[in-house]
Amino acid sequence: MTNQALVGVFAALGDDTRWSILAALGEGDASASALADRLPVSRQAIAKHLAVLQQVGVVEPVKVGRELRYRVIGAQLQATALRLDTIGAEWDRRLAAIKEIAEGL
Amino acid sequence: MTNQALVGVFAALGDDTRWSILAALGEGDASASALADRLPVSRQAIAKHLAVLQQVGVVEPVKVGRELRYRVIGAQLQATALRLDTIGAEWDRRLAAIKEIAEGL
DNA sequence: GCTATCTGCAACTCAATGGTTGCATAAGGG
DNA sequence: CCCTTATGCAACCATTGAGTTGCAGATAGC
Repeated sequence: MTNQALVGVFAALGDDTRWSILAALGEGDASASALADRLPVSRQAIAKHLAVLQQVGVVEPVKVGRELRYRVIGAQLQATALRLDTIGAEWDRRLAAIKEIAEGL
Repeated sequence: MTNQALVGVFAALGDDTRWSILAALGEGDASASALADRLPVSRQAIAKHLAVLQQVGVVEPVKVGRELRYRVIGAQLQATALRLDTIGAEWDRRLAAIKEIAEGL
């Protein structure tokens, strides 16, 4: 996963409606139409959100009959989390190093 | 950290310029003015980004003389990462459970 | 104390995006 | 086979947000 892709995932996850969609998908795979029944936004709006989520690899489409359901890819969320954790740890490591230097070790 | 705050952090991290700022802060704490010298955006734009980052707790201000430097809080990044990992793991756990059911265990 | 510099506030522009409605198209199932 | 239902595409609107410039105010240091 490139850095650019990482930022893309964060941008995709930085929207309330998309989290509503993800939450709804937690109940099981669903199509844009099905999600539109449960959420207070139009099917087209949901379709756009799903396209965004799919593009960053958080969700993937599954054809079932004539409907196109979407499934959340937990592994992608975890991969993103791992990257973020590593970055955060790096910063703390640096802080600790600076502290040691400051303390004259 | 509330769910709302979590989404806020993602939104804050979903911007290239803000990552440029974070990267620059990796070289050491710096003020908006100092950052404006290194990055191709105005001081005011950077100040706005820093305000966003501060609001979600990714960065904190440190007064040094008459300048206001900013420091990255790695722990906040790690806390966010942990939340995201947990969510991702939950999804995979559910998928595994469904798979087991499907396989007639 | 003066001055240079750093911060803060306000107004403005422009592009991106979340949302809508409307229509066209495709394809499953009775 | 037809009708129902699901998806796809396009145009459009409103809001947000990233970026800018300009000016005012505070303050550290010489």
